[in-house]
Parts: sequence; C-alpha cells; structure tokens
Amino acid sequence: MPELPEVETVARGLRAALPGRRILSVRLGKTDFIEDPAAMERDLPGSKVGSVRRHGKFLIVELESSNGSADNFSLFIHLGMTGQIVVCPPEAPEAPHTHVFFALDDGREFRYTDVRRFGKMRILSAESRKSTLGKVGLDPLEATLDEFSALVRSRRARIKALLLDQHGLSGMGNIYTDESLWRARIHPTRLGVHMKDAELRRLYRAVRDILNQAIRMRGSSVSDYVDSEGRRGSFQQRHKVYQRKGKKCFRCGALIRRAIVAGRSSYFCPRCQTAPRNRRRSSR
DNA sequence: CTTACGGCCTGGGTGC
DNA sequence: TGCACCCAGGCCGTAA
Repeated sequence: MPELPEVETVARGLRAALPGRRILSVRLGKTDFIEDPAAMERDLPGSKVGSVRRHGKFLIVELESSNGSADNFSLFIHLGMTGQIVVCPPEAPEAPHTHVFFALDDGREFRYTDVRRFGKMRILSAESRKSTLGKVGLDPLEATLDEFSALVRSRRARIKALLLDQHGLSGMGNIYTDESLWRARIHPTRLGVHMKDAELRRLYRAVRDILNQAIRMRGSSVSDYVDSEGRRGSFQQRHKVYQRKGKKCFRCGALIRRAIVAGRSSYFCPRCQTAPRNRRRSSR
C-alpha cells in the first residue's frame, strides 16, 4: 500500500525518467478511476514534462502544454492501494490491469497499473491546482513541531484518526501511523487534545524518523508494492508492530495486540503504549 | 458544529 | 476445486 515513503520512492524514480520528456500519445484502458479521460487524451499528447513532485500521497507531474508555455497544467496521480507506475520499453510485457500508457519521446513508455483501481488520476489547470492542493493537509515531513502540535491538539479525535486524516496531515497511512505511535509509546486511542508537550515532541520525532528511514529503505513492500523501477522496498523488515499480532514487542516483550481503531486494524504494544483511562461517558 | 461509524468501490488472498 | 469472507484508502451519508 503506497503511503508517503512509497510515493516518494516512486517520485524519485520518475524524476530520473520524466523531466524533459515529451508525451507523444496516450492510450487508456478502463477509465473509471480517471476524472476526465477525454481531457487526458486531449491535453497530454504533445506536452512536455517539467518536474515531478510529491505532496502527501499525491504525485504531481507538472506539464508544459504543446502550444505555447502560457497554459501549464499538472497531472495528479494518487496510487490508492495498488497503483503502480513503470517506465519501460514498449515491448516489455504488459502487466495485467494496466490502464494508462503514455508513449514518450525517448522511445519508452509510461504505464499505470492498478488492480483495484482505487487510485485516481486527474488533469488540473494551474489555477485549480492551487485550490486543490489547498485542501490537502500538511506534508508531515514539512510540518514544524508547532504546526504538528497545533493540529493534533485542535481536535478531540483519537490520535490514530488524526494521523490518518489526510486533510490534516497528508501522507500517513496505516503502517506508518502504527509504527510511529509505537516508537513514540503512544496508544492509538489517545485523544489529540489530551496529548502532553513531551508526547507531542516524541510523536513528531517518531513520525519524521520513521518516514525518513522508510524512504531510505525505498518503502515497505507488504504485498506487491514495487517502485517505478520494479524494485521492492525493504522497510517491512523493520516493522515493529504492523502485522505482528501475538509476537513479542521488541522493546518490552509483551505480546503485540490488534484492535480496530478509527475503522482500521491497529497494532500496538499494550505495555509500552498505555491505553487512556476508560473515557466511557454517561452510559449510566 | 464535531466525531464515529457503516457502506461502497474492487479483486487477491485466506481459510473452510 | 469452490466460494464466502476479509481487507485495504478515500469518501460520503447518517447518527449522535
């Protein structure tokens, strides 16, 4: 499942392959995950790739249109759960569920594959790009401690839900949320408003450390994630809690538990990450 | 207003 | 060999 580190790894791969390339033609398979397929077919051919950026879990391919440079636009890509991008020779075998092909002017092909099609693709003009990015949360690697703290403490929701909410922080998914909370020794059901300064500092550090280390290891390949060069990540070897139910906590030896928090299966150590006091209200 | 929760989309993996 | 079920991220509707 691509989260921030996986998307960053893909972005780095694309930065080595796309900038300066011109898109010659576009071929689409299933299009139900594309906001406006006709716009893709109309606007992309002839355009030239400027830069490739990442914001949270979004990949942003900046494009210069073929007719004059005045109307630049971008291609927003969200990989969803199973989205994969490769840049390969056109004769490379076509992976099943590949639905987007761009022929590039260096003879290679950009391909988007997505088994579940939970991903999203949309063309955005320069203006709508700004308003769209305005709705996306802070990138956790760009947020300062003060911004992070303000965000967490501004809401009563559980810390797990806060970290997962893409409107607040953009880029954290289930794996890195659980790993960060374990490292910071904070229970997933703690309320944001109740977090102490020291805890917020620990969590902020933990989030950054985990994400940066995962990026260095090219992400986590828990199911079939591969980057744009087809390589698997290796951070899954460093997971301390994710999918380790019943195994020993690396810190204290207690058995890792799994519970549903914020609608997601959540892994934590019941000893290191102490649960908040029962905050069951009223029910008599 | 806020937060919680269930359902929906899809299809591979799992377990009976 | 079949097949019901689970699960994932984002989003939306509804309830409290």
